[in-house]
Amino acid sequence: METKQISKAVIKRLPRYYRYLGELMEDNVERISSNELSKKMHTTASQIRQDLNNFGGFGQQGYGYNVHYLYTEIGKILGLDTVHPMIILGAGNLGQALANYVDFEKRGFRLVGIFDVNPVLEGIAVRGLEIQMLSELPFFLRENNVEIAILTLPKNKAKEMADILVENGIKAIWNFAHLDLETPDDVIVENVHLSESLMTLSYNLSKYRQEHVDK
Amino acid sequence: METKQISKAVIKRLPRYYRYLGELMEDNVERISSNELSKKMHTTASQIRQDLNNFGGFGQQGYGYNVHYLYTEIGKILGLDTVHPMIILGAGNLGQALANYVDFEKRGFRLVGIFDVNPVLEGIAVRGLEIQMLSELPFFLRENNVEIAILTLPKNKAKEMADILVENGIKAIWNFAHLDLETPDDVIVENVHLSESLMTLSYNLSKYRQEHVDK
DNA sequence: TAGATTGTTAATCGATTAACAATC
DNA sequence: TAGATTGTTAATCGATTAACAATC
Repeated sequence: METKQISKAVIKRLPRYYRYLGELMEDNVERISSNELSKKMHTTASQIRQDLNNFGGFGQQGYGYNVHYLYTEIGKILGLDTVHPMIILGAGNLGQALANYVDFEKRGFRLVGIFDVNPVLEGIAVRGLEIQMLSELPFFLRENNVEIAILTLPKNKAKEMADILVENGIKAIWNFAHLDLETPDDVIVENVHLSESLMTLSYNLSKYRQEHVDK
Repeated sequence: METKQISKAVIKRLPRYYRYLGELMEDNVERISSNELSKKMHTTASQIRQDLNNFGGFGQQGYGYNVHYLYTEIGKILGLDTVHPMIILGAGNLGQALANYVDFEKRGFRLVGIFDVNPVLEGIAVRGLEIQMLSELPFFLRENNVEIAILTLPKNKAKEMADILVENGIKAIWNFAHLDLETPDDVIVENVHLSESLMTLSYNLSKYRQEHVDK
């Protein structure tokens, strides 16, 4: 299968295009030019055209882009036209918060299981799913079709569970634990390191303070 | 105040260095060379040295870097040596999850208030703080020193509250709402767009499937 | 047809990697 | 001193922006 390599930077921007196009649809905007869109998004028209042309020609000279069409096409590129069964490992605050994210379901991300180590939580329903014990995970994975595992466990538990997930054929992990998972090349890991995001904010705040010494 | 411009890419990497150095300290490692560290972190020694030298010379020829010293210095650069009072706007699942993140407190991020619109939540304690009504926010901001506001409200409410935050002098917003806030230049916004992260994962999964057509 | 705007090539800019002299 | 490894300059690579011919 041929693969024109598309840069990570481009891919990170796709969901944002998707979001803006969705909003345009809500506002009943039918067509938009790269120039208009670039102004809305605070980017350049050139970048938008370059980005999109990685995936094909979605526009029309003299017209621009049809909002609905482009939205649908980007959706397909992002894989939002198929259902993705997911499980959550870690039914703490964060796990439960993610379980209750209505938006995900809308985009084809379907929660099919939620697990924890804490026996106190066993059987408690979250979004219609009873929390199961992590010990049942390997069995569950064999019996059910699961695509994405969401890891909201503490560090050491997360490391251990990642191995079990890989052994049982999981190919995509959304990792919220504060460590870099060591997984085979064919396993896709997307990290959300919240504390690192907060530190970036803190850096920018400190820098700003230094530049505008306010004392 | 002079400002040697440091690229965003470098800054995004700092918290990761900080994390690895912290782990090295836990393992009682006293010194490390850029080469050793690069192997652990799956990056290049050159990049590590370049990154660090944006902020000063923290190493020593023939020796490498003192782990504890470098850890402390990066901590200072990230502003982790001072206390940052924070408030959470939105006491839903995500807001409560963030409130309970113990790690933040450890790094100087101190939660001083938590707010919501829902009257049902009023007075309920989260991590020792009683949930207050958002209507009390302007008063609270005038009476208390708050640095960072964490926005975990739904889209439209978030937009409205961002304006109130700005009006009351908040200079840093950690935004979890699914929109790009329009704020003045002197207000720092760090976005965490969870659904966009998940879409990136979905894209990579779909791409992988296409490349290894398994049917 | 004329005007608008894309798709795409070329130019520029920035970030990463390589190399090496300085120095502990 | 010799060996190791930094700090820093130079070379390469990749991503963004500009320009423009193609075309709706």
